[in-house]
Amino acid sequence: MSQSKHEKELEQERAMLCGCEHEHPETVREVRAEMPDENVTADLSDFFKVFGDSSRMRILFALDRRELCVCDLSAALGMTKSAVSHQLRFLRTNHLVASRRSGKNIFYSLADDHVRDIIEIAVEHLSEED
Amino acid sequence: MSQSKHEKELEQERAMLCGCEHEHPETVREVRAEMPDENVTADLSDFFKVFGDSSRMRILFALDRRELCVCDLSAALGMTKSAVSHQLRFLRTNHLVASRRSGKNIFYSLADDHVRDIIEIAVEHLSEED
DNA sequence: CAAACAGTTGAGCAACCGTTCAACTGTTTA
DNA sequence: TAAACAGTTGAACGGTTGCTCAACTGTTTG
Repeated sequence: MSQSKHEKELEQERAMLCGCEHEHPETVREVRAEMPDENVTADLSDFFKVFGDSSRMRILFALDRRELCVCDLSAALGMTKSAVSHQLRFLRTNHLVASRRSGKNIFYSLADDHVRDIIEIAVEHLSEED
Repeated sequence: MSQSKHEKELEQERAMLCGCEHEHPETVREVRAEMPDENVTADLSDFFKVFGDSSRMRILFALDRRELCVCDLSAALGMTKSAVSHQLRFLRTNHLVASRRSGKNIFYSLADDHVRDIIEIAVEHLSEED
């Protein structure tokens, strides 16, 4: 019974959004059924959001070969320490960089090889579309 | 001469951003030298920006197995046709989807296998961090 | 302990972004 | 040709985001 109620809601929602109740209803139903959970797609897009900023991207490239302290990062990238620190927090939260204190300095490094893999594929994709 | 001028600018810029002239100047110089061109990092982050929105991510998942018209997409995802259309334009511009008109409908499909590769790695990454 | 330095943090601001809304193009059908 | 439908587009609004600034924590050094 909650089943049929759900079906009814789907119908209503479908009708609400476009006049396509008569179009390809089975297709719509199938796509809905196969779609991953909304949490999954949200987590995925949140993950990619991290790469979707050129400052963060440049930080990741800078950390690709060696660990760097915030100070050197900011000097190398031409950003203030504050701006770098904000972005590093973002990257840390998303488990993309790791930090280590050494005296007054805090050194950051890449935490994950997936970063390199993902960027590699992106480079490949971009090199094909020119 | 323009060489030494450039060096001088670097010194100044470094000093401007943090008090680290005395810290690891060679490291900073090396990182600067190895950094990819600013255009490259900008293109990369622009590319990832496309994946950094849950609506676009859901559209990509919906298109993973079959082509769909805008109407069915909007019904399946619970978005207005207008919102879907705006996002499809974004995806089209970035060469991630292709479109084909058939009568009144315009069918969209994934344009590139890199999409699947990238999402796969992201899923892997996320499944490791729990 | 005080001064200096490395880094973090929160508030605030400006730019950006995704959605809605309404008007539009283009195709089909009567 | 007029009506109906699929899809696109641009303006506008509201939320998000990245940076700046200033105040803060924590470490080292004199």
